[in-house]
Amino acid sequence: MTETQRETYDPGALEARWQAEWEEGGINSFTASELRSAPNPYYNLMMFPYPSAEGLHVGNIYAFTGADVHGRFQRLQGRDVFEPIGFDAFGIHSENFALKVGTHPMELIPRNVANFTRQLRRIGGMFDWDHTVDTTQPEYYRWTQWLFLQLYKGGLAERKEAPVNWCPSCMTVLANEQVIQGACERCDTGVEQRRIAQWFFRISGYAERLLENLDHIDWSDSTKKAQRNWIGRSEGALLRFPVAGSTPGPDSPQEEGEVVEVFTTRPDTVFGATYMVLAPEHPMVDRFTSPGRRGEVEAYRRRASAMDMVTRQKVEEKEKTGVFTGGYCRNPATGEDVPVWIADYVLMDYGTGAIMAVPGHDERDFEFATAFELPIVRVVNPHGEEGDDPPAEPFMGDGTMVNSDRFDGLPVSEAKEEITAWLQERKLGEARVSYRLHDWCISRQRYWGPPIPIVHCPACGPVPVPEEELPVLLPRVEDFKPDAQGVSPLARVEEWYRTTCPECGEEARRETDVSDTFLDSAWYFLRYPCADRDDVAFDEEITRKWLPVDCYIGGNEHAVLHLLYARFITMALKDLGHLDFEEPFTVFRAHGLIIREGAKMSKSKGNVIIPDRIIEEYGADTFRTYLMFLGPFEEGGDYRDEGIHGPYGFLKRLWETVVPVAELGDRPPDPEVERKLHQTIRKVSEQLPELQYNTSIAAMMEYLNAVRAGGRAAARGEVEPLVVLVAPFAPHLSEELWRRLGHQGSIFQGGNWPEYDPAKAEEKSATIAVQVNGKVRATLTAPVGIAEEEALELARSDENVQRHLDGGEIRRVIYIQDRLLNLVVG
RNA sequence: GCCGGGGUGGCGAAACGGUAAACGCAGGGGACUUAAAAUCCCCCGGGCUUAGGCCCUUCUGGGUUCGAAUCCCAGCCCCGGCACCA
Repeated sequence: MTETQRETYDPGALEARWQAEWEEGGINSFTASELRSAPNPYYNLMMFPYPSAEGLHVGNIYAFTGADVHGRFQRLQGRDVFEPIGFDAFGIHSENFALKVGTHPMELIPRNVANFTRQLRRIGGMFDWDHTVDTTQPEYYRWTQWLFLQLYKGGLAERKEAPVNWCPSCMTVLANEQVIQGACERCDTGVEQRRIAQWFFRISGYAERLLENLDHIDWSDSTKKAQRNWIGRSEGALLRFPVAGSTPGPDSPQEEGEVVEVFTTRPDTVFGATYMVLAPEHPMVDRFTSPGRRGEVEAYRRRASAMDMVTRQKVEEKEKTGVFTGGYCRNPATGEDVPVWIADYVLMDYGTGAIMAVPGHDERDFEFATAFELPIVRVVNPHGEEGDDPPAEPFMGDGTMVNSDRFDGLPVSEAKEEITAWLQERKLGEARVSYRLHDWCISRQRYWGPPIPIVHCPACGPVPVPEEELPVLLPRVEDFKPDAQGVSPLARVEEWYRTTCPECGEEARRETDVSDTFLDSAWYFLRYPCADRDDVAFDEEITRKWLPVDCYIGGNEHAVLHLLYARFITMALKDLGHLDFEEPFTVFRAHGLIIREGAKMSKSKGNVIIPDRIIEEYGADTFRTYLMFLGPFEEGGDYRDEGIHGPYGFLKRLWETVVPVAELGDRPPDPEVERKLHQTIRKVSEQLPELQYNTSIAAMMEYLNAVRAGGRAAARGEVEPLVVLVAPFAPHLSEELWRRLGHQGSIFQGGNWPEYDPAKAEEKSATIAVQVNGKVRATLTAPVGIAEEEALELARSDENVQRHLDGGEIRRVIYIQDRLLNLVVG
């Protein structure tokens, strides 16, 4: 045994050495001038983590490794890859946890961040630690506040009293996105409605643009679909139902009488609208309520507002409820009076908060009408059917109009247009597009966030804090518990909120709400390259050079929250003249989910993977490689504890194969092995950009097996390129082997990705499957490019093929070059 | 209910419409060892067969095709998201 053979693969020591070398050499970080001058910039972004007390979980590591593999691959191909990481540390998660353990978040968060940083370094990501962000640092949130002011000045932020989702347990307002089936996404408590003055960003005005741009960006399909659904565009009409008894004139109903506006996607069915329903919160409910019904109406409204969202979760089982107001409107098509009800199945949030009910052609209205014995009228017949009797089931399909006066006989699609036009002429309606997307409520009645930089002045109203006075520091407050009344903790800190008006100098009061965490993360990618700048949020020149982000990788759980807000903020900043692009992420890829032994991981099940322990035992390279080997990156995979032996053995064998080569000198590569090498280079080079990591690793394993087949020793030319192919997955090991092969510096400097040579990859002989009537009866080995006749000749001489031909006539021959020959016999 | 993604060996998974199961885990056998580890070699979907080989097998049922895991239709099941959105 020689000394070199005894030197074993020791990932712990090797990885520590290389991490130190990267650090000292600044291999992964850019200086300010490098950022300006990089010839071939590539911005590789991953979703920054929320630094929990538990430390990085495998899901984080999986995502970061997948993104890092991509970044390293780009770098090996000669790109100047900027790969930053940071911490999304504001918000209710941190705050609730701090409350639970009784430690102030200002102490807790830095501790968690330090631990995360340690772990992030340990997994060997190519992070630029000189350009990191922590959203809770004044140096960062100063610019979050600046961003708010830009939107405010641009008219995109407004304060309005609005019904909001209120979680009585977390004691805070929730965004619609944070309400899951009527319950708080965090604590599962039923969500109530409250009216509070809130700050909103007018994202709904961007709905169409946010929707349209989806056609032009290279994002995971599932993510785009989710955004489309969330935006929820629907075409229809706004129809006006005059209030009965208010004597509307035919020309200008609004002037002479009141109207109720409804949004419908089925204006064609207006002749079948036999009643109306307002949301319980609708402002006109009082107007309709007759004295005799007031008590009932009031009771219903109270009940609805208390349990609104909660009861709505059980749509299926729930019986429709509602109350007649005693009032009537006139159907603008039939001229008949229809009763006005209120019911919680109509949402104040959507459309106009009021509907025309067409029980004949809408399931919900049908159910309601049946329950309360309201009239049902047929206005659409299925194609080929005739009749004008009330349908026994609501009919939503296509058909022809009936009971609709002069529109009878028209198909639904035409009736939609003509009836809308007809009502429009009489100013009783117009075509309208409606969106599900609401304005973004950014106010939070909590402590752990950036104070919204506004001063409320009794004389001047809301006044923005002058930019030069930013940041508005979040004060250290010991008692930061949320308040049951929905008053922000900061509202209890008088010495903090008492201030003077920036405009008139009179005594005034600071806004005591803080902003939503999603605002912090809606722009962080702009900050990274300029994280060292304290004079601007982001530098114009640097931004033009590095953005938009070339590739963004993250979880699809953020498909509609973070990703939509980031797009909106980018568009808004463009409109306000701060950016020259409007889509922040050129490419977005959603990664899959890791499960363990076939089951979802959760703390309660006690089956979470503890990364530190695995890395300690096998090394970061093995852990990374295994995670990427589990399954297709975009689909996720099943982490089985024993499976890690595969990738570990692979890296170990790679070490054992390459180390002797480095020390024992050279000889020419074996031609067969070299062929396989170039085939492998091709596969890996093609698959890595597609994030097909698992099959890339498989190809490399297959190749290493070929190199080592029968215990043969490798030649340098056989393994040196493999060391580079492996580098994105196992960067430390590759660095070490690269150095031992005699190279100076880092493998990641200088575009070392191997060139694929098609000539060398070419096979000399092909294995051709011979089928008789579609069943394989023989395989033959023949020179590549063999002609059909020759292949046929060879096939015929095969005994087994002959037997199956059995003297029958060959009716047809299908020949696929170098692959397959199918003989069809009759 | 709607929108995504899936159903392939004991397991994780591969397969431009062209030899299903590459790669890996687990398992079995062998070589080398005093022994173990490491390493290397072989086997490893099911059923037949003396051999040569044959039949079956990608959730189910139909279809298109010379040929289907792959395309089309219908259905079942699992995972994720949304959900009275008018």
